[in-house]
Amino acid sequence: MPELPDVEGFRQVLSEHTGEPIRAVRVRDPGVLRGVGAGRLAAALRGHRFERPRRHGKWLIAPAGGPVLMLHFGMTGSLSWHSRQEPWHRHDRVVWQFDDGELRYRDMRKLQGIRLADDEAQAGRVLGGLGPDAREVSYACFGRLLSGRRGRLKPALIDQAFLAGLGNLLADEICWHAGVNPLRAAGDLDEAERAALYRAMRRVLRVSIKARCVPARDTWLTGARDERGGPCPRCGALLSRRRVAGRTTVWCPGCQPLLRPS
DNA sequence: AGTATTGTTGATAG
DNA sequence: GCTATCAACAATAC
Repeated sequence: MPELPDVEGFRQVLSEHTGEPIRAVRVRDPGVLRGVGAGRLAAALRGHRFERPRRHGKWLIAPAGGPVLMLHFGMTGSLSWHSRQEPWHRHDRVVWQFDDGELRYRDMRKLQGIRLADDEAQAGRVLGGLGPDAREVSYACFGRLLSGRRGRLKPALIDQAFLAGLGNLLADEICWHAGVNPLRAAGDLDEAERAALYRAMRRVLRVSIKARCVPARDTWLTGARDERGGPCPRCGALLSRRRVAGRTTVWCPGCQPLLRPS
């Protein structure tokens, strides 16, 4: 699941429980801890309170009165609030318990995980290699980034060091909305195409954040991409699919013509 | 059995 | 130095 919109939803869940003292940290599967043990994680957070959490790309960053909790949700992670009576799910890996309930980090595959930075400076170092957040980047910056990129558009959009927050679904959805082929050379796009991409990115992100995920609407590519041999929701043409940057990439050959192959 | 999966990283090649 | 591809990680679903 988690791309930028999903993580933004997890940030909202956490933000509803700031200011409450953390009574206990239960590590049910230390396999999701990165660079910190269960003991140190619990000791550093117990008695502390989460402050206003923020997000950069797909990272959720939660300062807790000194130490900074950093969560990445990989491909299947989530963060949700539960009553203490509700039985744990088998994939609940770490649980933060409060007086009136608990936050649960759930993750089936354990492709990413949880870090603990000692302070903001250390947290900043973890995020140091990321590009600007896709929700925050200005059009001027976005345009400069694309102009200076040598490879194809699709790999650029999902490269977190280039732009942080977009994943496979979002990148395809944005290209489809913009009418730009994901195989185009990023640096060859003209001003109108860059503008269309930026506007599509803003719109797709706004709607997806409201839905808390990239919605599988029948008027969006995401609602059609899983059906192999399915039609483009806009023009009815047979959707194309190909592996690009290691990920299945779907586009409409009619709406997103490949004029200048790269 | 074989394929696929919304993420990231490291090795390798061009 | 930059970029592309692939395998690996782990746990499912079809």
